[in-house]
Amino acid sequence: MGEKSIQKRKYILDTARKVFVEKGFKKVTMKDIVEACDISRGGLYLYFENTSQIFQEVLKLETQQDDDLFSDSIKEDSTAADILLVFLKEQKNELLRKNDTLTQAIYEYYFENQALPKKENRLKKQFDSAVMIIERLIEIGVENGEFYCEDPAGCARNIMFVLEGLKICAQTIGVTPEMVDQEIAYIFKNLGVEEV
Amino acid sequence: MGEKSIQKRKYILDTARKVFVEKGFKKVTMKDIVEACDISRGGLYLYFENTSQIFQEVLKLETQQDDDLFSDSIKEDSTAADILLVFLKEQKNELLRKNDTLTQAIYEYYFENQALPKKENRLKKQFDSAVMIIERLIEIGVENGEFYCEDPAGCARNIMFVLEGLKICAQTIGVTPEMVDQEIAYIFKNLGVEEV
Amino acid sequence: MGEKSIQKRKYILDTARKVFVEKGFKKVTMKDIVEACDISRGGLYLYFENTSQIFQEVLKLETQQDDDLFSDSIKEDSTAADILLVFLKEQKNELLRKNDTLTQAIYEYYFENQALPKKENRLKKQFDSAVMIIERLIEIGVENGEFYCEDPAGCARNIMFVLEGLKICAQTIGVTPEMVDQEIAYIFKNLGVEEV
Amino acid sequence: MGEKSIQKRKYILDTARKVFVEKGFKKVTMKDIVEACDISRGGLYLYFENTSQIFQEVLKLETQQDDDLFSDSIKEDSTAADILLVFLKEQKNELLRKNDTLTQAIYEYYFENQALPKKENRLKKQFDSAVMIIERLIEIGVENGEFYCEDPAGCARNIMFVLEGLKICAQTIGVTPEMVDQEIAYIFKNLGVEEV
DNA sequence: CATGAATGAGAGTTCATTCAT
DNA sequence: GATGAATGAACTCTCATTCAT
Repeated sequence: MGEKSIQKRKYILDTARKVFVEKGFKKVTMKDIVEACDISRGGLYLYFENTSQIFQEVLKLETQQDDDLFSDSIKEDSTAADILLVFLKEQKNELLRKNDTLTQAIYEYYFENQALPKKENRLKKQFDSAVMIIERLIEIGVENGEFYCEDPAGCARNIMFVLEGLKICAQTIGVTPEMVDQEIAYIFKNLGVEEV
Repeated sequence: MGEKSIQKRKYILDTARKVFVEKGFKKVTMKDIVEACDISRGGLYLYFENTSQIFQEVLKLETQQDDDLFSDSIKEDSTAADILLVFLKEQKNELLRKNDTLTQAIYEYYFENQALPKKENRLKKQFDSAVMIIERLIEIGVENGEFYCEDPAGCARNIMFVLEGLKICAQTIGVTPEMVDQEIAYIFKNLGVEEV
Repeated sequence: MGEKSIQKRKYILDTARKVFVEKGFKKVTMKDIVEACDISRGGLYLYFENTSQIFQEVLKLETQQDDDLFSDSIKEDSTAADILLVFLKEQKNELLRKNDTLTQAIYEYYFENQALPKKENRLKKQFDSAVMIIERLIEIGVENGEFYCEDPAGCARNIMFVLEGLKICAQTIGVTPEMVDQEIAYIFKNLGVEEV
Repeated sequence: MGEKSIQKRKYILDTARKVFVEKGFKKVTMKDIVEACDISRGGLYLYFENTSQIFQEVLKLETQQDDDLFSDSIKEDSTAADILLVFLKEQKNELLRKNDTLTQAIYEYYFENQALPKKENRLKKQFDSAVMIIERLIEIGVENGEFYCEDPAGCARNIMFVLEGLKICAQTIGVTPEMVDQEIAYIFKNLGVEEV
């Protein structure tokens, strides 16, 4: 596959992403993507076999970019509380951004593919690694005297479940920025930080 | 609609429920339901127009039954902590019961219908009313000296978000009974109750 | 399936037969048959799943009718030589009737399905039963003094292979009535009958 | 067309032959051949226009090689009966060799192209020339006193039809070596040769 | 010569929906 | 009310054929 094909592949994935953002995962057809990309019916099949494969590739790209963003916020020289706050604010922005999010599609995809061997369940890997990072962050904060927390691991897990809860609520019953802020404040209060 | 029709209507909804449990919402076709019910294709249309309508009716029945169950656990004469614990245990059982749950279907349905006028978003109504009940429960507990909590409303919301987070995770990345227990313990610890 | 459906089923098979006569087996598509029948795309699938199934059903009908024809020629009160001659003349007519014959389609079908369990290879059953009937006929002829033949079974098989040879040649390199007559004469000469 | 092209052409035809052996004629696509040859899609079109043309060329090569083989068996210095026997044994081997034979493909091809101007129907030419050779062989045998036969031409035609019958049966209903041997014995018996 | 990306026609199949009975 | 045959739109997937490089 030449340089050109790689570009086209990328183009298809970027365009397909928009389709998934708009329609979720289950409702998307190869035809939807063909039309969004404005390519020929057969053309798409030169690159991908079905919507599942396309979605997985979209997720791969997505994760890579997420990793980049993540390292950005970490490389700053700041306190644990600052870093945690930045992380939570990022999550807030993400989950309030209803119309440019793969969230629904991802949930729909994993509704069907939840049983995947653990190594292949990208969602689980992300969840677990986020828990570990947050846990480490809390430990550092505790050492620095920023936080008070007897069970950093439990707290980290709790934070992630709250975030997941906010995310799914944002997609189903709606969530306001204030509601998210309240949850963030609640998290910090549990860590012994009154003012955010 | 005669007596007979009402029975048939009920029969269709009960059968359709099983289909939604099995396949979620988006993938279910009228044909799926016709076949599950073993009625004629045209027959289904005498009762319902499309899968969306059927699903809404299924949800109505579901909610009625939930309300019944809910009142059960409340009418007992117990402490606030007991009631809260019973409620959380019920939620635990529900969310671990992967194969007899409308959860996926409900999420898929509200992914599409989130924008509904608030009055019609059953999920939101349920969420809000659960928050209020929990809040009241916490207030009672605080009055009784069972709990310590400065912000019962915030705490109630937080509990619901954790539950939603557990629910969605149960459907996508998998959740163990232990993980749920840890979250329940965490909730109680935040209320000043160490042992559950 | 009601009375009406049975008629339509029959209609489809009769029409499909014409298509198979015209195009053989492998080239025939569901679309070909839909168009020949002038029914809707989905309509055909109410009755049959694929061209293979349709062809098998066509063959069933065909065989039933053949059986009828066959008994006709037997029920006459004639000599063995007469009966054999009638049979061979029928075969002659059949194999020269290039444009109303399933022969090509049958061969193409069994090219693909030769490996079928013996019970399901209709062609083989027909071949074997024809051999047995001819064998019996020759034995009767020998008893009557009409034929001279030391190995009726071998002769019967030989006759069938000659007929098969004529049939396939008729479909590939062409065969004239005279050529068939010559073979018929040759068969009778081997049975000790000079004039036919 | 340069030396190199001639080699490639030959390579394509040899590879295509295998495809035809495997799938017959009608089902073979240009894509099948491209993939078997592991050349580019456009590349194939530089040499051939469609599967029909390729098949004709494959047949040409085939016939040349057959001629060679044929002359082999003839150049031996043997009796007519010997030569005939060798020929029939060769045919036997050929027709029992189900998995390396173009037979099906050839039949399928001529089902469609039977109407070709006689000069171009290679199959017919081969059939007629085989008849002539066998006829001549029988005449020689008769002169030598090896055979008894009043109608060498009729007998030769009969032999060829039997062979064609065996060939098509081998491809459709299955034929055992014993069955072929019986037919060969039957042929010789008709020529007055009891033991083969 | 050779490549392989691209196109678009066409086959298979499924379903929502209608309607005569 | 109830049936289920019928229709046609929509989707998936494959291939012959072309063409810029």
